[in-house]
Amino acid sequence: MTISYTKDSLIETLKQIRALGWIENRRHGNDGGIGNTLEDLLGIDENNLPIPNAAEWELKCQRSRTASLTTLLHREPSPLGMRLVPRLLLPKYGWRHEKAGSKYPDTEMSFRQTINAVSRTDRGFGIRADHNERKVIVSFDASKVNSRHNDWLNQVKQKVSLDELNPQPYWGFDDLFHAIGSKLHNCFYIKADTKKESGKEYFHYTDIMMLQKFSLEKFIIAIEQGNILVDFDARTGHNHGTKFRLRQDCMPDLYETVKKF
DNA sequence: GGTACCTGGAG
DNA sequence: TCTCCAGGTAC
Repeated sequence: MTISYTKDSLIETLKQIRALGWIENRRHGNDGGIGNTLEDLLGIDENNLPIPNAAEWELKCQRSRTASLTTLLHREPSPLGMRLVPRLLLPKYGWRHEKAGSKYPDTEMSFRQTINAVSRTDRGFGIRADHNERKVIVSFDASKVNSRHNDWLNQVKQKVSLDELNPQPYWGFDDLFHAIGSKLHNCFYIKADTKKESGKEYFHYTDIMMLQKFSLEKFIIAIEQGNILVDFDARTGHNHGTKFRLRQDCMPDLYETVKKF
């Protein structure tokens, strides 16, 4: 059972929650506690912001001081049927997982890369936005690999080649916009201060922002500015999926209309 | 049960 | 900041 809100009543309730000050984390040991606790206070279910006649509202919650990137959505790269993460990137460009032979089987491989459009990772990966093809394209440049990865680079050379990825994984602009637009078209974005006392964690929900009209143009600009990153997150036994992630404080940059309360 | 999604963080 | 990583669910 969930409570229904209008936009205005939700804003008023969020203001009241802000006025409560420090609130104990209701989901100890859960990284999502900051969001779950707010959902408990609002009396709503996870991933369900029930505002009648206002479809497509997302509640997004984040700690004020965190180095973490905000995950916008998950999407495996195209062509989807080729399953390029488990079939190409992980086996050919992956490395031995640091816990292979202990937590995981001896053969466990890892491919974790957080890549952007303005610089290469130290393993030579990057993305670029191609406006003619209307795609975000993944690229590998062996000449940009840091010498600390020489052994790994030699393995890549033996297993595949040092040339550009073939095929290059990509996401179509329009596919991305549909996926992200249907999820984040409109968003209540809440930030909270955190503190720990006597082993208990507390939240103070301080910033209330209403973000409206997600913009594809602004999304692509954020990619080109390096403020949105693509995060590969696969090991042999579990592909956690490929994420589009946002640098801290860039969320309002993606919307046409920003209102603070 | 496999795959693609979800929530994220530590050093 | 970047590198590398976690436990989950929906279908």
